[in-house]
Amino acid sequence: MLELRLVQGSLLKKVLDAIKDLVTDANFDCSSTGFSLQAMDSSHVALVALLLRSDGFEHFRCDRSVSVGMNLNNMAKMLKCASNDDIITIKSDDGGDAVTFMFESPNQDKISDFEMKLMDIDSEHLGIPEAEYHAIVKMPSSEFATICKDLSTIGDTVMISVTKEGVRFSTKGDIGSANIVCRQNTSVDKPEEATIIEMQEPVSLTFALRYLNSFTKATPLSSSVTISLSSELPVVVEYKIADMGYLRFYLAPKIEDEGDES
Amino acid sequence: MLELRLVQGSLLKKVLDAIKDLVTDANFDCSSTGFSLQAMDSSHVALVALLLRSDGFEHFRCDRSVSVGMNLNNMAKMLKCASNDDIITIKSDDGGDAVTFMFESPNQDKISDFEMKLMDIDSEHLGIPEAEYHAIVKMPSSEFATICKDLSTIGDTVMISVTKEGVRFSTKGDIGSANIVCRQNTSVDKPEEATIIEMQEPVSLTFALRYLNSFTKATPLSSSVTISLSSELPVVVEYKIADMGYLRFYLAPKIEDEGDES
DNA sequence: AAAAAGTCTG
DNA sequence: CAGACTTTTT
Repeated sequence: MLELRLVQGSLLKKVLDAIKDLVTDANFDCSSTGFSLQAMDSSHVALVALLLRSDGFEHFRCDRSVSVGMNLNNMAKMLKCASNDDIITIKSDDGGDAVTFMFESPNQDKISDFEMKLMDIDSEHLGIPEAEYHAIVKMPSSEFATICKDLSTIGDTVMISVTKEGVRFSTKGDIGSANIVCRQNTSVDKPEEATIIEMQEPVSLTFALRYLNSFTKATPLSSSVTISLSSELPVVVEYKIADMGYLRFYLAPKIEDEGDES
Repeated sequence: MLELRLVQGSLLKKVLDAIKDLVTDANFDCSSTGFSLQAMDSSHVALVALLLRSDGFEHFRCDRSVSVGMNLNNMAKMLKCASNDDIITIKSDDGGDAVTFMFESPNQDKISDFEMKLMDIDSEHLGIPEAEYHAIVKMPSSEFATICKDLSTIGDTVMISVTKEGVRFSTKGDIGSANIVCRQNTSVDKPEEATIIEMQEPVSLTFALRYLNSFTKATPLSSSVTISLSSELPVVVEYKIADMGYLRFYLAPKIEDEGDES
């Protein structure tokens, strides 16, 4: 028996909007710790990791650890039927082949329940090693989204270079090239507007903008984003989910001086 | 001679936006009582009935009862040329083959007139019998629109069931099923936000969501909608037009246990 | 890909 | 209030 009650239902809606274009089907893993998901994108290039800790739910009942496979597009469709101020409850019977999403309006006048068939999904559960990162950049998520969108009008890849001066995003394409440099800046009104660069050593890596632009679908989840970089390692783009956990995206860098294999 | 002067011209614009997708050509019937229309939709499944009483017009002259046939898409096009705060006057000479729409800006700075050719339209004028309804649900029109839209992402038809507990909208489709229950609720700030259920006996009927979604195009006309249900009878979905009349839609229920013939 | 809805700005 | 634009939906 599974019964998870989330007062801020809009969080779950935003999570699904953020990942449904990247991953079509995935297993949600539920244990007493929380509700989590780990899945490769359909082209097996990027990895998505979601964690919603149990203490972020108003009510969290999970009798035994289970893995429930869902089609994320269908799940997103159903969640779209919840209002942003609805309370969402996820229910599933052990051994059952369906999950129920219940939406309660704040004043309890309208109660909806949507039932969805579960799927059997093979998933290689990859252990993601905790790594030391050469550089960690924290910046406003909307600014990161704008940079990725702007640069993709010029080129297909972005080189992210972190130095003491700041973080540089550069691209090159048929029509020209572009560089956007963001300096560290902590003297802002609100902490979420800050740009903070923690650098152990300079690092410079190149990524496909197509994937980064997918990741920025998570922008509504958090006003800031953290980008962790180490040479040879996949970048981690993390959106914190207030009081509950995170949505992280992993993407391997392109090897320099190599053409696009797409 | 026909001359109808409507100060709140935006009402007529909204009426045409609401029905032009359902009905292509129709006769408007004008008598000393008012301005009305009754027409089947192009697939002859739904019926539209409009009434604008003469006393809602600033000036209402109709020497003898006439029926003027118009192409509603063309009429809507012309009305779109009126500003929302314009005064609209409809004029037509007896025996003439055209109608004139005159738009006056509130400060009289701009006066437009648009002339449109009339059409000869055969119309079976159906007498709609006043019926007793087993259940009458009044609810916010925007909520009804949202429910119909949400459910149509899951299925093609909706079963509307009224019990003492409230009104239930249910559907079933390939990806799952859904139920939305709205309870009676009169303790709201504004009367138009109330949900009121008058039930003589429980009733449960199934309708094609495609048509209900067309009906909800009338949502801008009124903040609440009234849904009248009786077994075996067409549902009536009514949007009151303040101080003037109503726009009603009639739709026959689907016979239960029958597959979609679409 | 086209249409419709919503949002924003002038 | 309207036009344009963006965003979403079919």
